[in-house]
Parts: sequence; C-alpha cells; structure tokens
Amino acid sequence: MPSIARHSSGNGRIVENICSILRQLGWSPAAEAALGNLDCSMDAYQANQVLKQLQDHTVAHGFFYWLKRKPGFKHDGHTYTTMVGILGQAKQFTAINKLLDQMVRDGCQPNVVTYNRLIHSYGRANYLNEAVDVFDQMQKDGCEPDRVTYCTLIDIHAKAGYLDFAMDMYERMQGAGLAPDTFTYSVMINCLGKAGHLASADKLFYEMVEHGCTPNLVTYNIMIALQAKARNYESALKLYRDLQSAGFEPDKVTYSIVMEALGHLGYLDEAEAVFSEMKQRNWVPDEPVYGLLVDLWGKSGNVEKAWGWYQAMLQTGLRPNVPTCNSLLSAFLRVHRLGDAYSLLESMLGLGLIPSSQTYTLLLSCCTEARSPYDMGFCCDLMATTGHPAHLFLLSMPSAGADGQNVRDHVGKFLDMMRSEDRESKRGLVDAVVDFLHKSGLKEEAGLVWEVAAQKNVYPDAVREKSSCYWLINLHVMSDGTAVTALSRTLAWFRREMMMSGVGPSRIDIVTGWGRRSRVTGASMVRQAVQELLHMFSFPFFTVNGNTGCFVGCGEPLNKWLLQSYVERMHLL
DNA sequence: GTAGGGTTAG
Repeated sequence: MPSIARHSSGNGRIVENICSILRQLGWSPAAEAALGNLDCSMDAYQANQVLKQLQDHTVAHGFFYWLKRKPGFKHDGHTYTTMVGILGQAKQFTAINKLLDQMVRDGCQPNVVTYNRLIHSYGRANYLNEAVDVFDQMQKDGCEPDRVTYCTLIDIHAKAGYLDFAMDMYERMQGAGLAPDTFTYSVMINCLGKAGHLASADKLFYEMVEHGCTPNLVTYNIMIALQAKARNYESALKLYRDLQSAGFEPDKVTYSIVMEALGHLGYLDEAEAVFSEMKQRNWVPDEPVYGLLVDLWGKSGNVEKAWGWYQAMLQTGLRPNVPTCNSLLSAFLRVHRLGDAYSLLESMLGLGLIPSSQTYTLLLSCCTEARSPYDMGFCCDLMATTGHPAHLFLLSMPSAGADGQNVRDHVGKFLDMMRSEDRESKRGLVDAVVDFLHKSGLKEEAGLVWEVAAQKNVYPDAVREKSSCYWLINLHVMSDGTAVTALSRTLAWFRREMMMSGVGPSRIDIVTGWGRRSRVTGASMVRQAVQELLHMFSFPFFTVNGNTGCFVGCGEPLNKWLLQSYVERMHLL
C-alpha cells in the first residue's frame, strides 16, 4: 500500500471525527474539550475540509477561532475565504470585516475568490452598494474581477430590479475580454426573462449555441420556467422534450416546473404521471412537490384529490409546511367546507406551524364573501384562531376621525410591523383588508388603508406616469372592492394636485386587466365594478383598440370632470 | 500533491 493512500485516509478520519463532534455538540465547552482530547495535529487543508461541512456559522466561527489560538496552527487564504463565505451566508457582516482585517494581518491577501464570496454575500443580503464597493475596492487592490465576479454582480442587480446596471456589467465583462460561458448565459437568460424581456432571453438561448456554449440542464430548467411563467405552456413542454432529446435526464427542479406547467394547462392527470415518473427515476418527492399537487387539485376545485395528496404526503412521514396547508385550506374555503377548514387550522397549530399572512388573507377573503351571518361568525372564529397580528389590527381599527389621522397612524404602525414580509404577501393582505372594509361599509377607513399602503409602496405599479401628464392606473391585481377604493382615491389625488398646481393630467388610462390580450380569467369583477363607478359619476371615458378592460379619459372633458367636488367623495358610495 | 466562488422551483 503506498504511503500516500494511508496518509490521506488518515486525513479523512480526522476530518470526519471533528465533524461528528461538532455536529453532536455544536460549539460548546464540551466540544472544545473533545477536540482537545483528539490530540492531533491538523493543517489548514484539513481545517478547511471541516469548515466546508459546517453550515451553522456560530459553530464554524467557534471552531475557526479555536484553531487560530492553537499553537502551531496557521490559517491560510483558503480557510479565511471559506469562513468569509459561511459568515456571509449568515449575513454576519461585522464579523466578516473583523475577519478580513485579521486575514491581512495574518499575511493572507484576499484573492478573487474571497472578493467574489464577499460580493455574493452582500448581494444576497440586498446590500447592493456594498457589493459594488467591494468590486471597486478589489480593483484598487490589484485584483482583476473574473467571470464569476461579473456574473454575481449581474445576478444580484437583476434580481433587485436594476436590469440596466446588470446589462452594463455584462458589457463591461466582455469589454474586459471575458467571453460569456454557459453559466453566464444561463444567468443572463434568467435575468432578462424574469424582468419580462422574454424575447431577448429567447434570443440569447439560441445565440449561446452559435458562440459555442451548450445549454446545460440548468439552462433548460430556466427556459422552461420562464415559458411556464409567461403561460406559454406549450413552449415549456416543447423545451422539456428538447432537453431530453439533447440527452439530459430531468432533475427534481425540471419535474417540479413541468408539473406546474401541466397543472396550469389543466392537465392534472399528466402532472400526476410526471410525479410517478420522477419517483420511478429515484427522485424522492419532498414536501413542496406534494404541496404543488395539493395546490393544483385544490385550485381546480377537486377538494378530494387535494386532500388525498395531503394525506399521501403525511403517510410518507413528511411534515406539512405552511404554504401546503394554505393550499388545502383555500380548497376547503372555496367550497365552503368551514368545518374541515377549522380542523386543518387546528392541526396546523398542533404541529407548531405558524399561520402566515397568506393564511389570514384566505380567511379574511372568505369572511368578506360569507353567504350568511353564521358563516361570517365561523370565519371570524377561524381568523381569531390563527393568532395572526392582522386580526388584532382589524379588531382595534378606530372609526375614522375628521382628518383620518387616527386610522393612518394605526395602519402605519401595522405596516411597519409587517415590513419584512415579501411584497406579494403584503399586497394580498392589504387587498383583503381594503376589500373587507369597503364591503362592510367602512368606506372611509378602506380609503385610508389604501392611501397609507400606497404611500408605503405596497402597490408600486398601481399609479405610474407613462409620459408627461399621461398617467396609468393599474387595477388588475386587485379585488373589486380594492380596485374601486384605489381608483376613487387616486382620482381624488389627481383633483387635489390639479387644484394646487393648476396643471391637470392630459390622459388617464384605467387598466382593469380584462382586455383583449389579457389571459387573466375571473378578473371581470374588477372591470364591471370600475365601469359601474365611472358611469355613476359620469367619468368621460372611452376604450381604444377594442380593449374593453382599459378605460381612457382625456383632455378638456377629463379636466372639467376632475373639478367636480364629488370626486373627493367617490369612495364613500 | 491536495482545496475555495457564480445560475434554476415551490
């Protein structure tokens, strides 16, 4: 047996021993004692092997500094860089900066990998300025950015909505003599597609092959997901076949995306077939993929099937997560099976699952649409059972005073509390609240909630100046009660602006998303409610290009109409 | 003699 093999297996055992100690004991005096008893010498290579396996940053941090104090041990660039990555994932930026100082004092210069991990960490935490500062700093320190540097900067900026900056970085990368590789193309295709530039994403997908870069499985997955999200399900399925013709085996991600696409096309049985195929190819279905089937069947109105998949999931020993419970809950509520909804909510709480704002949103919408006082009371009980802060917020909503400031303050405090929720959930919840207040006759309060939410950027796309004095009011993601409230308050805002500045809008397009090209079904309630409101107040509108979902007001008639004092009170009707 | 970084879903 050559000595190298014995030596390396010895290395492996030390690494394995340390990892199992740290897994069992975490970072603790007991772990420190156990490590001391090992009485082995270790080099930076082995230390790095251990660090890479530690996911808990407190354990990694403890181990790293224990090594640093150990006589005869010296960290190197690799261990420092790995540690930067671990702390970065945990967003421990104070600890990272301390570590970087020590790294330099220890005689280890950060290299391009260190900087890249730093940029990635800042990007993931949404600190884009800091990420760009690192990019500038590394160049001052004489470190050339590589493909990974540019790719990371492109990705984080595009994800944060700064597509222009991302494209700029793509140009700069090529200017620096770095040709895009398959990885870069995949990132760019994803960025462009997610930003709504599907044609450009498509173009790049075909272009990459011409430049000698073969799409890999991830590239295909990205393409399939983009087509599915744009509701081009047939294109998505074609890419799925192309992927297999190209010799790739679908992975878990592929299966999940394809199942969702099939489900949204209404091919539920086919989605189930893909699920079976996934299992046949030895992928172990996880909770979210069961959740997807629960959701698809629930949305199609087949509660029994949804419930069946939920049970099947429990039988494999998986613990449900909150979104899956929400899917089943939504299915029960849709067919007014409030008793089953109640049992499900109880079992959620029993499992220690904390109802999310989506859970509360579902229940509140159900309450708004309740067909009888009994059902409404039942919904209220369910809402109280969730223990969600939105319930206390609604219960303690004051009646609007003369200037409405008391309601504004109440809403402001609530939204501040909800600030860490993602925008979609916040929008959904606010929408349900406004709809509920509006339909319960608390119209002044509904208007105030909408105004504060709009100020706090919960509806960033609702009101937009398309060009000078040409405005778009986009109501298509709202419920009808919210749409009517939002429109009334926005028109009142235009009136006040016009009276103050003397300049009125030259054109307003009111978009309800039920137009010629809209694929949104079931949104006609918004169009109908908006049309009725506009008719009632004689708003001078017309439609263009046969788009019946877009109401346009223009020029002199619009400005004259805005002068009417009733524009201020439209929302009360 | 050896190692470290970037992309996709829910």
